Amino acid sequence: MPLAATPKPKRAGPAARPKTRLEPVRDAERTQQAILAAAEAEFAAKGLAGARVDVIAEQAGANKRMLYYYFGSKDDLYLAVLERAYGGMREKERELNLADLSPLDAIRTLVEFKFDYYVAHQSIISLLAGENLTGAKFLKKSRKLRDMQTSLVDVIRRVLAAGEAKGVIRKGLDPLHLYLSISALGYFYFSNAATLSVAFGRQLLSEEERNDRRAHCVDVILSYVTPR
Amino acid sequence: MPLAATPKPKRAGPAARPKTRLEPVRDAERTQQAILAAAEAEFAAKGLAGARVDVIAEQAGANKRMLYYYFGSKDDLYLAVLERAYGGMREKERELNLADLSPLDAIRTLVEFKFDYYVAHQSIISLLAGENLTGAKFLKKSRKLRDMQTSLVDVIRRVLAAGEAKGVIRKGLDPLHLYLSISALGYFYFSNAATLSVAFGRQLLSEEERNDRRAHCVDVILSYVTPR
Amino acid sequence: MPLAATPKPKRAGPAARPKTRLEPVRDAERTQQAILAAAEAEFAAKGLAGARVDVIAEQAGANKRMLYYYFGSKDDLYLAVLERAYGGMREKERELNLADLSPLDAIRTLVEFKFDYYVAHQSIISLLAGENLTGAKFLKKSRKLRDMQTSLVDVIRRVLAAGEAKGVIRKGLDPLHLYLSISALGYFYFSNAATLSVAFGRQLLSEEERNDRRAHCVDVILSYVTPR
Amino acid sequence: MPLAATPKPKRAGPAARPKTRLEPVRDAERTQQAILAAAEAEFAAKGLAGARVDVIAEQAGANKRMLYYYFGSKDDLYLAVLERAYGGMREKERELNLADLSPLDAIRTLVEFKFDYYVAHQSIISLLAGENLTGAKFLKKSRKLRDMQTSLVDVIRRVLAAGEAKGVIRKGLDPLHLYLSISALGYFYFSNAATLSVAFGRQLLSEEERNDRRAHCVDVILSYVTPR
DNA sequence: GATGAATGAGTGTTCATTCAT
DNA sequence: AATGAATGAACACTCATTCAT
Repeated sequence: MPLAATPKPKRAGPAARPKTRLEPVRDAERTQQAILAAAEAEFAAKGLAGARVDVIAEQAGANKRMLYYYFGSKDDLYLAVLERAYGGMREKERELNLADLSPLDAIRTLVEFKFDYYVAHQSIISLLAGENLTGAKFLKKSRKLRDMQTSLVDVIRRVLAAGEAKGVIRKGLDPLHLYLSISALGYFYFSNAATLSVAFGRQLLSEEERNDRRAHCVDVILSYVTPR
Repeated sequence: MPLAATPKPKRAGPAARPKTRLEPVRDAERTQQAILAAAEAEFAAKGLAGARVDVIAEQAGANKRMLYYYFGSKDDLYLAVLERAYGGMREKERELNLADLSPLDAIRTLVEFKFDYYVAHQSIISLLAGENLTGAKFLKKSRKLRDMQTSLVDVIRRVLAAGEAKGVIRKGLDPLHLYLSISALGYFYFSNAATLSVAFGRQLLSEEERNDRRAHCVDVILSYVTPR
Repeated sequence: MPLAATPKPKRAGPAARPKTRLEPVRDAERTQQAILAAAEAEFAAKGLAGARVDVIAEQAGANKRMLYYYFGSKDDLYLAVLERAYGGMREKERELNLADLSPLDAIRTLVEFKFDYYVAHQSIISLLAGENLTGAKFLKKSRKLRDMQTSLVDVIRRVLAAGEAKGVIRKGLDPLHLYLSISALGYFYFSNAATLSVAFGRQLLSEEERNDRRAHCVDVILSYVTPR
Repeated sequence: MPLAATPKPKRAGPAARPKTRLEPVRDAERTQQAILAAAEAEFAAKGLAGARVDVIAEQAGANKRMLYYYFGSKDDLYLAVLERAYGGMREKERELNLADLSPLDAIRTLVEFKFDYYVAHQSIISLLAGENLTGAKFLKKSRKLRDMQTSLVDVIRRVLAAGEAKGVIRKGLDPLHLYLSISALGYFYFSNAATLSVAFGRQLLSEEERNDRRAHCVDVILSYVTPR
């Protein structure tokens, strides 16, 4: 008597799978990276609560058990993803070397960098949004990230000071608020693209729109920092 | 044709049980409002996936069943919350009557309104963030909200034109991008307060900081729109 | 602020229902009959477990509370439906007066009656099928129905005796088994029409098929009772 | 890129817990069969709507989750049960090889087979009854069963033709109607035993009664097919 | 290192039924 | 006689996680 149903096959591979089936992997590093990548996509798309461990495993082409073997739990995996993504961004910021540029170029570069980074790493937006929804519960928990505190504000402070000295930058600007505004202008456009597109009945993320927006952001910030 | 049963005598039990549990209300309107309020808090705090129907019911002081009675499903309730919150904001925007103010006052008023609205309605930030995480799935689904498309950009366009004519506003500004930037400056500060507070090891939402931020936002935008 | 959703409107009647809305009924007898009719349809279609009290009330155009007012419970309502349907059939059988006919005419009449009754009262089939699935739980419980025990077998016994005496009916026939076979031939065709239609890829209940089947049933039974 | 966690040490607890609960099996095939068997009993006894998933799991000695693991949903499990039961019956019919018997023996064998099959597989009766109550909703949905269309009617057609040729079977009989009547005589007796037992105040399913009934069915059909 | 089988505590949802008017 | 609001006990189903191999 034939059996009714077997558990839904995960990979629609060849029926009587031959000995080598894309490599039986057995490569710790690669498996972990595959899991991290799949997890980042899933967490970014659905948030921590909405993400499904099964989906991550499937997308990573790994057995669900491996996920626990390497990362301990869903929460721990989420933390690993967050640390990688957030740490990556902080690292790139540190590599900017704004101090080597003229003050106005430094500001412009920073604005453009922020904007471009979001273009290239959309998932960081979702991860950050998710984190903020829970009051940064995991960010707070991560020793790694807490120790990574940005020094960018100090860099900006020095840039502003140099600009003031040269008379190319307005006096009395607060480097933290400036940094927040630079971040805000880029972040919001991407983080809220979906609802804004509905609100304005217009596809905001087309390449053309994006270029307009980038130029606008630079314009706003430079207008602000330039003395009258 | 003979009928089955005669009405059974009711109320065999004790005449009146003690009035515990703050009255079972029995007021449709009030119950619905209580559910909506509790749901807004829960959805804002945990997101759609993370929110718990039981918690909403309990917080509303209502039986879980009533939630389904009035709203049909968790998703539908979420939509109702979203419509109320989002619609409320749009309505207040419409009531601003910016056209009655001088151009620069109108811009300043708008910046301050946006900022203050987020202060007074923190949950709209979380709801919007949640919506954007799912690609505005529910906002798109809501006929109510899709029909509510903001006309604020048109108002801004007229304000800008009037300002240009008077020479108090720079030429060639894009009203949509200006609106986005105004929104961004306020929104980001609140939406990302949690992660930013960790990143800068500093409590960003204190009243003092908030007032600074508000002034800064006005400053940035007015610097941008003012002709050189 | 407009309320989100109101409980799904049951009757899509006029928007601002005028004072008279089809009669506010207030007629006990009519309400009860409407409930019984709606309940019969629902129970026949879905069975006792599958039937929904809300659906019955809605179909009857009555408030759900009325259903409990008149019938006590879902089970009691089901019993009332069963008693009415089953009792109706037994009553019609009693009115057949087979004894007034010639023996062979009596048999033929009975076969045709059984068949035709099922045509006209499809729901009795479903109700009986449902009852049998639960081991006749409710039929057993009904004093009314237990006292209604058929005397039809006795009538058949006398018909067979008369026929034997005249030599037009085979000797030694068992009236109970004959009755069962007569019932079976008609009942099965209707009770299993759905699965049979699938099994034979052919719509069995068309009027033409039904007439063929009716003639066949008569043929089978008369062949059986006729002496060789 | 640094990796998050190293595999946590497992098995901190006591080495081996006592083997209660009849072994957790861990045999996919056996678990599935156990679930199918328990499900068949539960669905036959209560119908699809009345059946309880918890009961099935418990009777199968399996975790409720496994039921979904292997079969997807209650409906899918029901379908699997139906396919197995219905398919099993069709298979046995196919194995009858009626063509190898003399025409009258073939007919007699078929009547007896149908009757005996219902005796041995009472649940098929309930399952069919349930299916018919819903208009064969699931039977229709099953590709497996739709492709299993009985060829038995063709076999009967050939038997009748052979019998006619030999003069031992009456001319002009319809094989489909004959098959329906053969099925009906057996099926009805079992499907309606519960209500009939009440109606006649007599236990119909005793072994003695059953043997009488079996002989009666053969008698009715043979009387019908035999030429006068 | 890797896998399929198994689990228990929820989670959203449904339903018959009762309360207050 | 009639009704809308309210309830609690299930119910099907899901999910992160662990066991045995």
